[in-house]
Amino acid sequence: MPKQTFLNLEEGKRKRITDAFLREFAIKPFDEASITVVVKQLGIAKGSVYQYFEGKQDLFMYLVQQCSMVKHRYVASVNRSDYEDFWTYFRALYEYGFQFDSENPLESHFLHNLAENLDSPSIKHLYKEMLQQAVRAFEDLVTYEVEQGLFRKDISIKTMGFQLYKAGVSIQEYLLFTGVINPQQSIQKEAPVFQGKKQEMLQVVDEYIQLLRPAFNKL
Amino acid sequence: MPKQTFLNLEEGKRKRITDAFLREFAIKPFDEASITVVVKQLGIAKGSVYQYFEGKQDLFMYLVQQCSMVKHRYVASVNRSDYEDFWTYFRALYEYGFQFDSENPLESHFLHNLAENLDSPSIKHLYKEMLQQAVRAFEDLVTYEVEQGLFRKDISIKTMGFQLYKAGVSIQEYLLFTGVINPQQSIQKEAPVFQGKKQEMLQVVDEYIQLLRPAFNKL
DNA sequence: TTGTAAAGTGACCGCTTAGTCATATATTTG
DNA sequence: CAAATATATGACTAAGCGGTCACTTTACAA
Repeated sequence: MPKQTFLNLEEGKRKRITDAFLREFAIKPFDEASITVVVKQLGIAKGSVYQYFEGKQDLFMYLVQQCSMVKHRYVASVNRSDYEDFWTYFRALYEYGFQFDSENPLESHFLHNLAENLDSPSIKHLYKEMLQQAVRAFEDLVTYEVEQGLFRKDISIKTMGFQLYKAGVSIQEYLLFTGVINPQQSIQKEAPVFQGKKQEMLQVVDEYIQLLRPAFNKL
Repeated sequence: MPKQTFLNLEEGKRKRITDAFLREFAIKPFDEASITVVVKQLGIAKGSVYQYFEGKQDLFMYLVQQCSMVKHRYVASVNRSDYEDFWTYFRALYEYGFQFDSENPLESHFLHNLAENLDSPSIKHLYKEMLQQAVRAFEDLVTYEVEQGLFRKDISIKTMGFQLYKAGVSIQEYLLFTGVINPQQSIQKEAPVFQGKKQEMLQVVDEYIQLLRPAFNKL
């Protein structure tokens, strides 16, 4: 998606540019994120951006893809088969999420803002696509548990998958709501979202698990 | 909040103007909703809007207030004490929500888009305020149930309240995700969000209740 | 009918945006 | 060195926005 010109760039410069745009898109919805502002910060010409990318959407999709790739490396290292119980697996996902966050704060911030970002009318189509992908992943998790006889059978996979996905989102929003995390502030300090908040975060995860287990588990 | 001039307007005109803005804010985030576009639709001068309201935010808050008021009349007519079980009460809230929707489609659409609307940076402060208000209402519901010995005591009120609030939002999003409702389409036809979808909507509510009851209820 | 107050107007201001393109500079190749 | 290619530039376009204000029209009371 980026043009060859961008890929030919010296890595340092490429990273400087990527990071600056991550910062911008991490704090503004797509339609309000300004290329003009970022190029001024970077001290490069606006024309350059259009040498690197086809346009704003192309640039944005590149950022999504990059961040997803990085995060996926962390999530994929957690295997359901290493855990007896679904919820310890679920918890482990958050622990590796924390790892991802502390090692890639910028990418983490960007992904944190992604949902709000995608609300912009110009990219509503992207939103549906990505939501579907995410929900499907959770449906797969649920399907497996049902097949193993661990999750209830009397609720449709679709509903359970969706609700589990939403529960995950909910946890983030709860941490935000209660002020445990403060992305707006963290990003200014270039600090990870969860810096120094691992225990508090996991406590919330544990409470959510305690709440949701009887909803999903058989019996 | 609106100026006296607006309140002095003949009711028909006042309604025409209010409705046009409801339509605009029902399909766009705050920062992208355009006063210029609406006045062209209405065939009035832009200056008039500024005779009626202090500015865009003032206008927006008026819309929020109006719609909330109308919806509140429906919700307030449901009393917890008329129901033995919390979840039948919860279900009744959706039935009256359906009523509100079919009798006030425009207001319903506006409120449906409110969450996305509030994502705009210019009114982030309003968002926090309204979220807090909504969550507090749900916390109150939970508190009552806990006191009655009907909800579990081992999860904090805050967590349960927040999750219950989120579950409510989730139901709307699920209906959207599965394509049962299609606000974008309904609003063009001036049709209620849930037109002809009452049964499907209540089915989803019922399934959610079935899923969540063991999470919240004691034992 | 005249005078006053309320309501309505739209050109205009200052600002911002994504995107373009002719030109200039660097870098690589022959 | 020279020619060719790749990269960088920033003034410019066309469009959008919220908001203002000097002005006109309407409504009504004296």
